[in-house]
Amino acid sequence: MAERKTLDERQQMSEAERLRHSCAHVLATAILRLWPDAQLAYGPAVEEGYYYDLDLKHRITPDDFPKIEAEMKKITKENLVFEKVTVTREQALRDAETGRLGALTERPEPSRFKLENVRSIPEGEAITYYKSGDFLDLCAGPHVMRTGNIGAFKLTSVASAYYKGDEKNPQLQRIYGVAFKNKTQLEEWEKMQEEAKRRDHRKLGAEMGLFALDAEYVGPGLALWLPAGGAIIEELETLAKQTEFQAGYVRVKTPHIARKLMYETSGHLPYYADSMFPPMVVRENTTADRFLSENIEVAEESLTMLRDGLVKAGFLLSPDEVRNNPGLLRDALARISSLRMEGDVGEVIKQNALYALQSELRATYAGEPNYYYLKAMNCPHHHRIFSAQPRSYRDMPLRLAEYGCCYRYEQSGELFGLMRVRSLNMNDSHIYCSPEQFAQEFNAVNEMYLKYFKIFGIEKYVMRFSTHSKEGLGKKYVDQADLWVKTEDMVRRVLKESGINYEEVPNEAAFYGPKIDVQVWSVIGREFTLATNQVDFAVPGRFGLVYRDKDNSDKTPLCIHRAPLGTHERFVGFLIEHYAGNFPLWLAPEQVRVLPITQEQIAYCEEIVKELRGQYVRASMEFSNDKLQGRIKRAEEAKAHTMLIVGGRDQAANAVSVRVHGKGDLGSKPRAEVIADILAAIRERRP
RNA sequence: GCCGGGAUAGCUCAACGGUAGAGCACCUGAUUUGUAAUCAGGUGGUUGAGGGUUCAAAUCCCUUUCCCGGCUCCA
Repeated sequence: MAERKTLDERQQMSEAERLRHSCAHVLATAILRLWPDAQLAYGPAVEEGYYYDLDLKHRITPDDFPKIEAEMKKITKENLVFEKVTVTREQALRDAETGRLGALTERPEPSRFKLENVRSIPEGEAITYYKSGDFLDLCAGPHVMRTGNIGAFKLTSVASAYYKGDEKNPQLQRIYGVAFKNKTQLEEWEKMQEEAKRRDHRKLGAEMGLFALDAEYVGPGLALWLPAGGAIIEELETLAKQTEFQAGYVRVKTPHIARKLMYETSGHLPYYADSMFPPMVVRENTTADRFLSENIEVAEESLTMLRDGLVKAGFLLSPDEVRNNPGLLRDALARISSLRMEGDVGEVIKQNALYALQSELRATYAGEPNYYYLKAMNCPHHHRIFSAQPRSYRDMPLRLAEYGCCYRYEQSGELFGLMRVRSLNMNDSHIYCSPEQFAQEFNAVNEMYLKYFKIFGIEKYVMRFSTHSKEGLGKKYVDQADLWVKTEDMVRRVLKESGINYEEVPNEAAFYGPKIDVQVWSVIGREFTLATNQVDFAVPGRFGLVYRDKDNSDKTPLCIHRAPLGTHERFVGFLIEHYAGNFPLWLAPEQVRVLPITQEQIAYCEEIVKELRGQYVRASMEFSNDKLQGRIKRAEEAKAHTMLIVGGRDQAANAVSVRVHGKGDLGSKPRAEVIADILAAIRERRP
């Protein structure tokens, strides 16, 4: 549940929000006319429209929408006035008790959510109703004047939502809708929805052959990059590698798994075990394991001897004797293997004895198995790289960079195309520095973000500065109160001094320190955390990382975790929607498609392709039985960035006709000039 | 993980208790083309999986996997 809004804040609702919120009341009225016993909870305006949460025995499905919408239509036609009524607390409680609140009439059952809402209103705050026709709702408003002001609306979906957003509360039915001043705006919205569907990265990703999600064989949330998508991530990696190289980073490479000790040390296991894949249990091939697997039948048989006490010697062998001469025990067991137990009792004894023997052998020889975890983050591996060599203050700042593949066990219901996956290729780096170097390093990271945003034309973004909360210390956050405050001050200062636009969000930090998340919006309105930049004052200490300072003392470095391009998965997902699949030349999976008009030009076209590919341009020639128009249509549909069309006239003039995806025919130009321009556009990463 | 809705050819969809079909894609052939669809033919399916009801199941029922819309979560 969001923070309770003050009355003043509520009054600041925009015109559109007032309209949406009013439509929520109209929706509620319609529901009550159809199902008078509905228990209403909340009906706020949200970014796109509005919803109303309610509890109702009847399960509302989209099939009910026409019926509800028809009723809503009647209500807007009735043009009811939204009338504000101020009441006393006692009156409000009474109306909730009699079921009148959030209803059309008094009802046998109290309006239980409204009752709770009344009770949660702070003493002294005015309590108001809004009344439209018979519908009376506890509501701070504001509203439009009349229901008739709502010119157009539509119910969009029905879902469930936890009461007050708490997983432990029961789920209510939530009906979503949109509302507009007039029909034209509704139509515009519908058009936008169509456009959004068209741009959906899942749809474009399949159409363009960028990636595949093979849940059956690979697993849900584990993306396969197809060659076209692979081309994009190669470009992104090149961009990152070049940028990081120039910024003084060094590249490392680490395995995808690590032993349990790693994550016990990092603190991830206690804090984030749930979002890691369960461990692989690896039992090394010890003497006891080998023995058991080779002699399991003999061992079983031999247990009969326990009862008869015949071959105690087999168990009295010392571990060393067995280890040095496994044949001894085997022989002993073999000798008594002819003995057999009869009946149920014998079977039970045998089973117990087998278990005892196995445990004994395991405890003696095998010890604890090894647990390996798929890494959910790269930092621990990088910390171990830090400690793999002695470090001096002269080495600092040390910027270790890697495109590391991490695995996170996201909840099944959370997976979403490429945006939320279980294997992530992170544009990761850890910067180890001294407190004195921190401001400059942190600033440089932020600058790098801005540089990237410019390349991709990302204009709308917010840096969210997430800080800790005192209550979370020792639970959600490492229990080092003074370091939290100190580090957060440090970050805040850098942000203020650099003049970067940011907003502070309490109680959202990483467990080891404050972080900055970069929120962006794709053109179709989807919001993402694209990149992240975190300060870690805790984990380097847990790993005992130190560098030798000028004064010959060992100091623990600060660590900045940063991932300006986030993960390949989310970033490419974002880019697909951002560009609607129409990537700039440098990113386009298919950069150049050369189309000879007749067979006569094939040799000439092959030469052009060869020249382009020699310069690492993703170019190919396409000649088929189709007419030119058809081939152009297919090239456009495939979103090939640049088409070079070559007919007899072009070849005679050593020229090519250029057509750019979405821009149409640009005319015939000298071949050398065209190729030079293509190379320049790629090199400069022109938008 | 929770609530709800889905899953038919590579893609978009049809058949809604009675012989699984169309367009595009793909393959073959003809056509050699000047800027968003040349023509003809052909291949393609255990209807997500498993069970049940029925003379008969893509269709009805149950289980399960996955996907979608939300919620919760998100280092």
